[in-house]
Amino acid sequence: MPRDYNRAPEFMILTLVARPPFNFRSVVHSHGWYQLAPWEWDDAAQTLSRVERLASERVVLLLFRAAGDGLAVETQDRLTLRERGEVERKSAWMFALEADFTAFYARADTEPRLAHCRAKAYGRLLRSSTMWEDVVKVMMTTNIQWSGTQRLVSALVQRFGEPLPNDPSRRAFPKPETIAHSREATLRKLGLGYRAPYLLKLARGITAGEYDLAALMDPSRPTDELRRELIALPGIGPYAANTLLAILGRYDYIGVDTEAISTVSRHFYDGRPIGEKEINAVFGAWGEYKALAYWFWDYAGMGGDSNG
DNA sequence: TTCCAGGGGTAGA
DNA sequence: TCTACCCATGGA
Repeated sequence: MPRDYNRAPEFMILTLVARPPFNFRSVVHSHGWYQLAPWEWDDAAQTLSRVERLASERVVLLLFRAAGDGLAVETQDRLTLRERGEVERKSAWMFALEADFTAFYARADTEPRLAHCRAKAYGRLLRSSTMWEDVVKVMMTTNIQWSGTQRLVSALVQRFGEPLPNDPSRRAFPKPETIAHSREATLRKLGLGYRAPYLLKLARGITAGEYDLAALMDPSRPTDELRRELIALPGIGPYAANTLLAILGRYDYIGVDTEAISTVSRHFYDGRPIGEKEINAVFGAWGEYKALAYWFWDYAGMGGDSNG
């Protein structure tokens, strides 16, 4: 979508290689994140964009599109070498370009309800540029309907996010420091309700150096250690921790929420009331791929999309 | 109006 | 480790 800028745009296009198989659209639609600010999906153009604040304090618009078997990242500004490196690093993280699903596909091929995963390159879950953003977003999915999550995240971005210089209607995801300096009453007024003190404690804890969310991105750390660390965060319990582990590329635990319970109950237990135990009984055999099996299971039995 | 949502924290057993 | 209870807000 063309926008008016005061000066002639100096577009820069970065093309990033992904480990095959890779499917841009599959990553974008892997879960609901593309519907949350500052992400914006343009279905007609098949592009995903977001405002990103760089370490240099510069706020830029990033536009992502499919490029062959990889990813193209377009910016309207001329980046310094350092900024360009940051954009490449963050983009690779957000789209999990390096992720390797070879072993998962080998097993999925033997299960008719998962055999579509290889062809559609299912597995990658769209991530935010920082764990801070993903932790906040998962926190905003707790005990609330999806439309409410969209509203809360949008309110946080609009209220605390840094605006794009040439288009202040679009903003980056707020820094922890900005939230940390706000008040609980302000957050409650945005509609966060009882989540307000959790978010405030998280933001202030990060600012004080009490929590190091970036350390969760370390692939060499054991999953259970990360899980303990996640659950220790304010407002993050078993469901949120398991969901965040999947975002981190660790699929040993299923984020059991009311949606998971109703889906699994409907398809495996004839609609009768179940709990976490029954969900794990269904997918337990998938071991380190439990969350992938649950998430990309073809519940309709059509060999098509299982997620919206 | 009532119920409950892509749950978490806490107290008490 | 498990259960009961409370939590704010908005949608259905």
